[in-house]
Amino acid sequence: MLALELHKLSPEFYVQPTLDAARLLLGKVLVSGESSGLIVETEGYVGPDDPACHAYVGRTRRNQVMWGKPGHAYIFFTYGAHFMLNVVTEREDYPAAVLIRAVEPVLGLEIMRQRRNLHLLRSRPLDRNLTNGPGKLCKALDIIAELNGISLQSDRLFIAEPPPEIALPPFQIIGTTRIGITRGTELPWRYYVKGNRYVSRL
DNA sequence: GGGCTGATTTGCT
DNA sequence: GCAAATCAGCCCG
Repeated sequence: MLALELHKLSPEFYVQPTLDAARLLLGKVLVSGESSGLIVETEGYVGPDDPACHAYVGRTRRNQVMWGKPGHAYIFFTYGAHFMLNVVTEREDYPAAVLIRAVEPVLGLEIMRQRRNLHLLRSRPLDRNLTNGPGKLCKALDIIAELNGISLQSDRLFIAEPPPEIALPPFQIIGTTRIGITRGTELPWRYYVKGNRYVSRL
């Protein structure tokens, strides 16, 4: 099984500044159970002074994981319909995280199509539609509320250095403003792999 | 290919 | 009450 060959990112990786982590996570492989994908788009949400960060309003039950230890998954529900996956960064008691916005599917394509209900569409869907958005990738990879707060050293959900046979070719990183927010819109804290088909939008 | 709408949780005003 | 780190289905053309 692929998971056994992978080298998980160390707990120390997540301690570094959030925007550094956001850039370095591009090209890494996100593994959730039997499904996995290469991270191609991220956003940083950085601390209590970032108006777009959930922790801007202080600690709540919903955002408490962000204030906890780095290297854990902050998963929240929004728009009454979708889950989003973040990885907590920096030190404990400083609320910061990287939102995973898109991945390129690697393993488990068929189960991803089933979870996304794309296997029964008439016009054959492009597989780029499986995981090219934060809500879509959570659905495709079965990332659910029960995993909120889980350690990324766990075998159920983790991030690893991709082995050469699945790694992206060398890429450039594009930085832009973040998507889907109304405050902090001027901050260029979104990053994506230039030219990758699975980026949610340009 | 674009615009509108519903899904229906969480937390603030 | 309503806006939110969204998406799919529908309408229209």
